[in-house]
Amino acid sequence: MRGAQQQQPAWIDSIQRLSLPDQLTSRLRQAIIHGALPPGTRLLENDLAAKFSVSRTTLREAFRTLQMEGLVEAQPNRGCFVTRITRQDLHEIYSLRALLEGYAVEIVTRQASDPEIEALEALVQQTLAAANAGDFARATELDFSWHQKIWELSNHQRLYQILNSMSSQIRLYLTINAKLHKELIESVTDHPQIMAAIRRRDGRSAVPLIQRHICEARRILEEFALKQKRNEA
Amino acid sequence: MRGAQQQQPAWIDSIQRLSLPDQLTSRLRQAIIHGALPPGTRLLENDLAAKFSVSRTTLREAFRTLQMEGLVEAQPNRGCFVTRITRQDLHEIYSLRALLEGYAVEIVTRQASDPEIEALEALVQQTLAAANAGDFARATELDFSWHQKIWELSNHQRLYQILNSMSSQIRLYLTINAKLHKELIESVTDHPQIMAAIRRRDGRSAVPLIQRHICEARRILEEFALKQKRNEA
DNA sequence: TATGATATGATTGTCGACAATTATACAAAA
DNA sequence: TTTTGTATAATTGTCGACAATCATATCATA
Repeated sequence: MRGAQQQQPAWIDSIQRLSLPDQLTSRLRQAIIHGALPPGTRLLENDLAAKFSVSRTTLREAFRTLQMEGLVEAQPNRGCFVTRITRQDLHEIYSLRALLEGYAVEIVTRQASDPEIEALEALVQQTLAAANAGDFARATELDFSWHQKIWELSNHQRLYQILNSMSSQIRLYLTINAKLHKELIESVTDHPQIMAAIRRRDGRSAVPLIQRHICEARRILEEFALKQKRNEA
Repeated sequence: MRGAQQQQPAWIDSIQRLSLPDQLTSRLRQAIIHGALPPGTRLLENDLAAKFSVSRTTLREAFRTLQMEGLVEAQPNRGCFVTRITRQDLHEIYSLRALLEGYAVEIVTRQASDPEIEALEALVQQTLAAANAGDFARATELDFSWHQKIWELSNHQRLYQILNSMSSQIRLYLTINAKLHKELIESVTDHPQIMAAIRRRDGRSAVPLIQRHICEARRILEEFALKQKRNEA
């Protein structure tokens, strides 16, 4: 939940040994986010432990972490399953995200350095290029990186952590319907406008812009969810 | 991170068996929050496992959860320690809390039922009574319950969960200086005013009021932290 | 004295084994 | 046919043991 990052002279970047459970957590998180383990999948401990050549103890520690991140749900004595994101979940996630990412943008417009903002700008350009080239998978990745970079630049560990884990859950929802990627990517056309406001250090404009951007994404997802529900019936 | 609460007929409330690690997590959380294991304490696995009559495996699972909640920090190959809350942490926590609890209040003014709001009111009265009686420990508990009840009434799992875990971290900070309880409790005089706005369903007033209330608490804590720092020097 | 090497003990990391629980298959009875 | 009971297999829950790592004490050397 909170990185153990002490204030140290910047030129000391301690080598980090990642524990086995932590490595495993990353691998599993990636597998889940990228759809290799789609929502609803039952995570059999024996199978997975064998696949990754670790003991079940190690695996179960990774499960605990992923559970706290909301990517995995545990049923007592029945095992773990990849979380299914519901409409209620989407509502919760997007309402919080609008609030929190708005706050992140406000901090960035005040505190980020010019080079940092240029790095953001670069990501936007790359995203647009990928989208124009029709490479939606890559565009989606870059889209997420841009948002993530904003959270990172807010220099607020908790804010970053919360937004990050919620975005993982969104990606979880996207895996089950690849079509959504294309629809969502269309809204990257909002990014340049938001960037412009950030470069002007104009929080009054940037914050509502990104909040509207997020609400638009939410609208697309909910519309899709409704359409899907009608198909079921 | 997310309760696995399916929509079911309300009269079915499934009996819940709490797993050993989950029970242990609760016990440890309480011990930490109430200062039985003060910040900085090293959590030796053998000792604790013996004290609670569980295996180290079980204990370590509880550690993982508490780590994600920010109550415990792990140092690789060196063990777990009860988190020390820094001034930076307080800054992060209170900035987010003002934002999120404001949102919670806004939801409550819109959605809570009258009886639910009366329950809130009752908590305020109890808190004031305890404070007037000089029972600051009890007053603090009730103070927290009031805030917690607001988060709960927002009917927003993620909002609740985040605010709850941040409030645990605040309590962690309070354990190391009992004097703060008394100073903080003085601001319960804000509660009735906030309650009045909530009863009027007046979000426009209630939200800024609670945000100011939270910022005031933050001011008290930071002032204390500064004073403490000066004493060190 | 200060530094570095070495041995020893304490503690965490990882594992495989067994116990407890749940799922499945199949037979018996209504 | 549906329900109920029972045996079996599959899976999760918990544990103690061993390996790897780290902390401490001791001693040799500059």
